[in-house]
Amino acid sequence: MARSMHVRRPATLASLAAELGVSRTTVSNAYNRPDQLSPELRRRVLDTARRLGYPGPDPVARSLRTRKAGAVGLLLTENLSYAFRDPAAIGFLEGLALACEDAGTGLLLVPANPEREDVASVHRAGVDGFVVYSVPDDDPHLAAVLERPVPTVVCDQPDLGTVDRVGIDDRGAMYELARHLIGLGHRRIGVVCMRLARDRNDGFVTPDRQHAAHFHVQRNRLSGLAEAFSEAGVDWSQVPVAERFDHNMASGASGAAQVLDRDPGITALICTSDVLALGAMNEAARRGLRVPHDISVTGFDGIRAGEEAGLTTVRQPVLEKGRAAGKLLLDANERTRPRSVNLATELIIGKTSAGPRGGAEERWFGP
Amino acid sequence: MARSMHVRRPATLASLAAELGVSRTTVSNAYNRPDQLSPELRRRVLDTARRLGYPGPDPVARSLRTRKAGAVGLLLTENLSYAFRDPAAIGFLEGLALACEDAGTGLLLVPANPEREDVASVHRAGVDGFVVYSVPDDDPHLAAVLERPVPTVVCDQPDLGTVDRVGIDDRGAMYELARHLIGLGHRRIGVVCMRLARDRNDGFVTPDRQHAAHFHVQRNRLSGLAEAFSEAGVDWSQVPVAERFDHNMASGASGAAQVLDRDPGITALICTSDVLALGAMNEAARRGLRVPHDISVTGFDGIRAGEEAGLTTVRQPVLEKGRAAGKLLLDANERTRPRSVNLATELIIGKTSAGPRGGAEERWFGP
DNA sequence: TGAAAGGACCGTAACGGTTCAGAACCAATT
DNA sequence: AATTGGTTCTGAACCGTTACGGTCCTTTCA
Repeated sequence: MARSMHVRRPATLASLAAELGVSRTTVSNAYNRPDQLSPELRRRVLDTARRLGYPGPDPVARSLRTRKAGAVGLLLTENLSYAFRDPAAIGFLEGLALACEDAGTGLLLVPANPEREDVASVHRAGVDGFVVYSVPDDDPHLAAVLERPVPTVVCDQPDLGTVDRVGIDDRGAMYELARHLIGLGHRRIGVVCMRLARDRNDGFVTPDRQHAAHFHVQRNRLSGLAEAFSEAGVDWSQVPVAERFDHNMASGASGAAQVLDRDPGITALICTSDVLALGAMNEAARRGLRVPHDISVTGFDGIRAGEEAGLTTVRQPVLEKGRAAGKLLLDANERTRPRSVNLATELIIGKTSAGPRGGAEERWFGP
Repeated sequence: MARSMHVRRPATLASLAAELGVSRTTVSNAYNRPDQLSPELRRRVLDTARRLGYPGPDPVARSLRTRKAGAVGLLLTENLSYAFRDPAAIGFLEGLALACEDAGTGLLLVPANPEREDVASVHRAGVDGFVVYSVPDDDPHLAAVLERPVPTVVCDQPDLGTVDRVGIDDRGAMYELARHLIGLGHRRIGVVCMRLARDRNDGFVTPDRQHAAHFHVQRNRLSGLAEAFSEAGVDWSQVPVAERFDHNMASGASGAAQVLDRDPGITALICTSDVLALGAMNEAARRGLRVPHDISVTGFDGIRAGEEAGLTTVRQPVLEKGRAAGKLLLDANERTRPRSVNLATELIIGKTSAGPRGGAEERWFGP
């Protein structure tokens, strides 16, 4: 009702002051510093405000003057809705939201369509800082963020040296997982990984592409695998690595299928995420392969659904990652150098990994 | 590096214009309307900007001038992180995020701690509109939103008549579900519902409290149940209704326990959400009750986990709800009257509901 | 050759606040 | 009577931009 009554010029702090015959300062104080004026006058100001339909100081104008937006921006280069499909991303969001809430700060999800090169949304975002979560390191949106004169925290990204960073030791964690499989006797393996760059490549990964991957996380996980298996005498360049652009169980299944078609003799299928691993297990089942009897399957992340399936994986503290990113950003004072936080991971030995059945022999004669 | 070089007064559009010897308008045009100046000058402007470390027009100042924030606010009165735990809320968020993304608009999660009555965060939010999702109808944050002179869409809230609304027919859907159970022969039932008001009440619900519930959704679902069962001759005031403040499986379990302790003879346990229902099923199992052989259990929402469990429930299009809310908000033009959208629901008969075993007799003699 | 058209750029006036250094006033202290 | 201290309110500067309505100069065309 009040909404439709004052169709004329909306009231402003100035017009309210004029109406009351006081200064703008006084009206401002009525809202922001009640102790700066007498209670009676304050009441009169607030009453008149209500009568005139003045909704209180304009947030944008206030932000301009105070140089505080009261919000942090989150950049994730994906269809924004992707974040709400991926369990790990949801965990990260939750942690970040917690940190923001504690600080009474808003969280602005910045739309950054990876298809378009349109970085205007980054320029338009009125925020006090940015969190950048798992975008390719050559992403133009990331570049745009870095040019904004506000503190920034990158997460699951390479250390840029200039801004704060939160992450885990993807390489080391995957190395450890690989050591587990190697210890079990696996030498003939296949890999399914997430997208390595901005272009879609649903197929095998060349060594070049692997090396030049623009997604820090994937690059490091693969590199951890390569190191461990090379040390164990496996020729990494011969290991089939299937890449999938979309991150869902269907991709895991089709990636597993592609790898198994290429080399039906593999004894372990290593996936760079739990979601992919769960899909891979479906595909294994479809082919009549028993896990882990006929083939071992491993994941990465430690999501709930994987846990329920008894998946062997690396658990990473996704919620803590979000929270740490938020905290880092929100207390970004003038320190000497950017901070870099590595959170601990944990290798979870589930029931999807075991020694290779027919492989005992090969261990002695194989490559 | 560039980040730390210009510690002096940061460059502004005006200082850049002064440096170049052109007007501020021209610099502005260089960024916003390339066709309004010659390519050479534009290049010169942009180059000088880079040299001076000018990051482009300030988003807040621009917002003030253009009266566009490029973002919509989302209010959900809960620990903000709750939204990322509840599958239905996640679906809603995803839909809303999709709509925002399509429009190139940001989505600002407004921190609204239900504990504090602090509505400052609502006042501080620089947004072009609000979406309010499932908050109690007497929530001060909601009141604060309604006083802001921006378009608003409420979702899962009563129709205020003054702003757009998106929802489902909670009452009718639950009525239909109740009819299903009644048709199976159930007369002795128990209910577990989500919080009905802002105060914590983990216990049975009085008829008064039920009637005065401040959560529109819960009020209507209960009312649908009451109507159906009253029609079937059940004295609704005697039906045990356990309320739980927290919305998780543990609450479902403890609510179920409370109801079953009160009346071990119930043949059906109706929960107002799938999450609660899944918890209730755990409790039933703990007590050695087979579902649906010994007791029927029903939910509401149609979440994935419920589907996998074969839960009898009402499926509601949560993603569509979010998307619809976003669309409504983003094309809020000057229309005659506020719009109200009801989305369709679907009764899902799963394998958690069946006829009561020992109840056939009671149907004839019972109340 | 004169008029009309069009491109390139500019000056001014908002946009709606916050902040800080005082001014004005009054009561209490020296 | 002069000084001090406290409360209450004011004036003016400033935050960084874009909208609006020009001006000026060069072309184009009859």
